[in-house]
Amino acid sequence: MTATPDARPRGTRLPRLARRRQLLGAAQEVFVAQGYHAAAMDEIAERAGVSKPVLYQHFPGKLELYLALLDEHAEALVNTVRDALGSTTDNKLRVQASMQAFYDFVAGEGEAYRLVFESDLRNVAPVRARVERANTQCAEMIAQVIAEDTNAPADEAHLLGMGLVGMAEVSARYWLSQHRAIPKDTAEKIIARLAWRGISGFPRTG
Amino acid sequence: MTATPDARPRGTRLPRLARRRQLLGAAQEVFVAQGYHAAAMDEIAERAGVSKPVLYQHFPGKLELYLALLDEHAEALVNTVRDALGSTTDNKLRVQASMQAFYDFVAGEGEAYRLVFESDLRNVAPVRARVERANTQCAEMIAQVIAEDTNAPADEAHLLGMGLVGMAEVSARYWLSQHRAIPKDTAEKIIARLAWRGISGFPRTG
DNA sequence: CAGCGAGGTTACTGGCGCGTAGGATGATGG
DNA sequence: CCATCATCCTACGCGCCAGTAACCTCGCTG
Repeated sequence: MTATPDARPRGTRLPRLARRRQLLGAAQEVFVAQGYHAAAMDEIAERAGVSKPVLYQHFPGKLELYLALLDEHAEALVNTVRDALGSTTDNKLRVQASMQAFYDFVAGEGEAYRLVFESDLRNVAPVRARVERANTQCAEMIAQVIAEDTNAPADEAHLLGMGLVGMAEVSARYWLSQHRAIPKDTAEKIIARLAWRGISGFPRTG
Repeated sequence: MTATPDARPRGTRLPRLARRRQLLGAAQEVFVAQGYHAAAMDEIAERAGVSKPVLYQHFPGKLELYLALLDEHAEALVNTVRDALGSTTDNKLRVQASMQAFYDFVAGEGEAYRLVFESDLRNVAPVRARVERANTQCAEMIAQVIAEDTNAPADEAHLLGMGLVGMAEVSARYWLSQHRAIPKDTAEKIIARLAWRGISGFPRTG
């Protein structure tokens, strides 16, 4: 039971924008560690070495603070996947790069992936919308490639895309939960192979 | 906006066990619809046509009530997958049956799958343990088959198992979110084909 | 060096919701 | 017809926490 990684030196004054960034950082730590519900605004403020009203001078409420972080990381995921798909036109390499994108995202600093993949609060509409949108966008980008290179109808391509997204997401979270027992690039390759064998030359055969 | 499916006739007396079952039913409706946090014990009681203390005569607290439901459905999932894997020794059919197991689970009465796949409250240890255990057991049973029929090492087989679980789970949830735009058996076959092509004859080639 | 504004603080309120104390009421056996 | 027990009710206590009111202080500017 080591003492909590103590709050920053209380009493330093910061310009508005720097303070905002710092608050977002503190909020991320707390939201990731505790989830939305168990996270107290008091604790976020304390971790930033500041009192609660300061938080409310930067964000209208707890939900908006959370949404700011969620938006940030949901967008990061989508961008990573987009970049992966755009990095080559060789579909086999595309699959490899896409899987790596998910593993990179999950391995990212501060376990921020939890905000997107393990949010409590999906029952609240704006949160649900954002989480689903991130997933859908990823699946859709993949479906796009599938639809272009096979004769699969759009519905089917979407379903396949979502299947691949699920494979990547869940396996990556599992890999991390095992504290990287398998080297990252090995895990990526195993899953990429599973995905590529599954998807390649999809139109013909059964 | 139709009126809520109103509470049962207030005032009927029930023997202990019947009441317990009814309370579990009411609780499931509310937890599924609202999630753990937004669900109020008052509302669960009201939906059962009963007052709150009755709830506390059957369950020591809100968490235990929730866990009772979670256990029930987590076990149901694991059993469905186990049966699917045991239903044949033809691996291709096994994959087909396993995918169907997930789609069946998700399509089950009352959207109970949400308790397992979309629980808010994963930040609470006993809940997290149960959800992870269900996932792990499914993945492990699949990994077992993979390890037996290929030369893949255990680590790798587990990762592959979890990849397939993720594929099934996420694609099934997506399929349902589209309100069954694709016929169930069609979706199952598409995903089963993706899985089977991915996993079959895994040892050799890349 | 006065005064003003950005940045920060303490201390409170108001509501919500879990859990409980204490009492009523219907069935069942003597 | 009376006692007894299980079942169920009304009504409240109490802690927690998001959000707010009112006040402070540093440092810059004229």
